This record gives sequence, C-alpha cells and structure tokens, in this order.
Amino acid sequence: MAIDKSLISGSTSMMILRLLEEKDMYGYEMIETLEAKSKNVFTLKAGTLYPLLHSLEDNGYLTAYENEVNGKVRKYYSITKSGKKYLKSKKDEWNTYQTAVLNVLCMS
Amino acid sequence: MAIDKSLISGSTSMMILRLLEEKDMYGYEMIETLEAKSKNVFTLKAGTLYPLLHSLEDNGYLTAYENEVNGKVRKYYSITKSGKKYLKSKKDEWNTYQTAVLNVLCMS
DNA sequence: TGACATATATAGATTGCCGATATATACTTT
DNA sequence: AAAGTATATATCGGCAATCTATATATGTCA
Repeated sequence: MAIDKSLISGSTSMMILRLLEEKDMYGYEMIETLEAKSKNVFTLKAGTLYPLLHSLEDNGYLTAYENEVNGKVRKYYSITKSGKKYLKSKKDEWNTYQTAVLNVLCMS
Repeated sequence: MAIDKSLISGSTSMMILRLLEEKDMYGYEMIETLEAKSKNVFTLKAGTLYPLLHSLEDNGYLTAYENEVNGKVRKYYSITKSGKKYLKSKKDEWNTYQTAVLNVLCMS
C-alpha cells in the first residue's frame, strides 16, 4: 500500500485537475469555482495557483492556450490524457487516505 | 468558516492525540498502533514523531513521564484537558475539510 | 559475538502553501 | 476625467510539516 505522502498536503492539484475534467478554465475562474464548490472552505490563493498550474503543465498534465475575451487575454488550461490518468490515481489515493484517517479517529 | 490550512498536512498530530485519548503510550508504540489502525496506510517515521511529541508537550496538549519496563526506560505520554479540547476542534475541522474535498470531487 | 528489533533524539533537506508585491486592463463611482 | 475596485496573471521569499540520514543505547535471538 503506502500512500503518497505528498497527497496529505497535495490535494490542491487533485482538485484543480478535477475542475478541468468538466471544462477548460482560466486561473481566476478556478479560484472562484473551487471556492463555490467547497462552500468557502477552500480559498485558493493566486500565489499558490499560478506556480501550481505551471508545474502541472511542465509535467504534461495540462496544456495552455490564450483566448481574448472583452479585450482581456485569458490563459485557458486543458487537462491532458496523462492528466486524467494522474487524477484517477490521486482520487484513489485520497479515498485510501481518508478511510485510514477515519479508522484512526474511530469515526468509520 | 475558513479551515485551518495546516490541517491539510497537520493530520498527524490529530491522530497522535486520538491514540492517547484511549490510553497513555510511548513513542514507538504510537508508530506501531497508527500503522495497525490505518492498515499500513500511515507509516509514521521516528524523525517525524519525536519532534512532534515535543512540540505538543510544549503547547500543553501532552504531559510526559518516564517508566522503566524490562530495564528499558520508556517515555510515556498522556493527553491533557487542553489536548482533548484541541483534538475535538481538529476533528471538526477534519470533517469540514473532508466534506469539501468530496464536494469538489463530486463524490459526495 | 553478531545481527536485529526496540527506543529516543536531532540536524539538514525538501516540499506545499501563503503573504507580499508587481503589472495591466475593464468597470464603476464620484 | 480621475480614482477606486474587480479582474487576471506572475514571481519571490519565507514558514511549517515531513522525511532522510544519522547517532546512541539496550534487549533478544541465533
């Protein structure tokens, strides 16, 4: 077994990928969507998101393209096949991790 | 709302406190118990645990006492009233966090 | 006697996330 | 028209949690 330790604090990338599974989005849109979906529990900071997006792109999990809307250039991100595969493995790990915590807390 | 960000990677201290809620334990025993209860998902390292125990003690969540068993001196830890209160708040935060992740992942 | 499990401890490195800051445009208010 | 606010992306420096490696010491078993 042995879960990836970084998942414990690495749930942010998993959730970003999950958002992009539904549709292409630009950074600012992800911040707002994540805040809404989590009912204000996650208030993702720009200083966290943008470096994360660049790293996910470097790893081949995302591709980016620019799109002009209302004279403003927005950078849209799209999840790749590799990104979807990575997301699936992260979701599995999350389930494992979450169940283990509940077991220890005797809340299962 | 707004959950404590450190909980995301700070679930270890919560689980340690939960173990001590059942009975006093020494460090090595916690490592083994946590591994068993989580079904090998958490393999807590000694280099993580001992500094964490010292910090929890400094914060008044734990008290320590030495006990000799088989000529070996073991350091037992006991959860304080303040530690129990802290544990309760951490468990509440965990529930909030966990629910929010599931909402984003559409697994709720 | 040597190997291994038990038991605690610390230093150094890595990583994820955040605060602060910078830049630029669109929209709203005065 | 000017000022302020929201939108939008980006980077740097730093903090905190965790791990690796290392050190030390005793008990048990072959």
